Amino acid sequence: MQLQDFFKSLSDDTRLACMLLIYQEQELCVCELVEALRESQPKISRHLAQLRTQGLVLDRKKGQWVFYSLNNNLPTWAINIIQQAAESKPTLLKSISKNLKAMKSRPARC
Amino acid sequence: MQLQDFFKSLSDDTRLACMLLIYQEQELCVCELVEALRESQPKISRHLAQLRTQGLVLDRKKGQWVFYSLNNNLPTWAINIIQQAAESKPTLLKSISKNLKAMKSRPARC
DNA sequence: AATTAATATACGCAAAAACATATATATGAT
DNA sequence: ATCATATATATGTTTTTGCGTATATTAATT
Repeated sequence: MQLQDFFKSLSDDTRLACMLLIYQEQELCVCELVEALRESQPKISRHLAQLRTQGLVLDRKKGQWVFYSLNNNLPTWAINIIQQAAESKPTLLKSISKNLKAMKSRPARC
Repeated sequence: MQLQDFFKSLSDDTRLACMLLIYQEQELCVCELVEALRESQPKISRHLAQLRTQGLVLDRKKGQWVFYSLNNNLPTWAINIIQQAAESKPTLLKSISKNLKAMKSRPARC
């Protein structure tokens, strides 16, 4: 993975928030991210597809849901950067976590 | 500074290389970066102006030269990310450092 | 004063990115 | 079979980004 592509992936509001929340929650489906970020479903899907194409996240289908998680093959420097990003944005993370927790009928993990 | 803007600043080849080399060398003038990166002067100037506007670098005039250095007021997370980036790109850094060292008549620091 | 060197910026254009909306696909429930 | 839900993608458009070239500015030199 090219470093500048990694940075480009994180340079968009929506993708950055997705990454940080997935990093914190381990695994999230599209509708959970839609709810947490208060963005349209196609928008979230599009950005997740981009993150997947770039190798930042993995997807797993379960029934009608698709769960996204961090790609566990990311190099250490990438994980460290995501970690730093998460630490630098406690307020944003709290805010979207709150939306997530307020969501009812979240799909069960496997 | 917004995190996503920070990432956007680093998402371009030229700006990323400038940042990494400035980080390594403490302070560089435009013509040194032009030489090290083998890019046109307006291109380097434009990207440096952007980095300055975003608060990532500071500039200092000395005679006909303008020296750029890391903004020492950057938050810790930003420094850490730059550090990680530098560590993940040893080959790139070596290559452009080599060009820099091969440059003759580099301007004296203050 | 004219010239050279270093740097910055303006302009027009091309490529890339992001968006909203509409639609397709697939699964599960009735 | 029909319907509802979750997700993905296509399309057309607007916005943003980056570039080359030309030009402006400032400082040093002759």
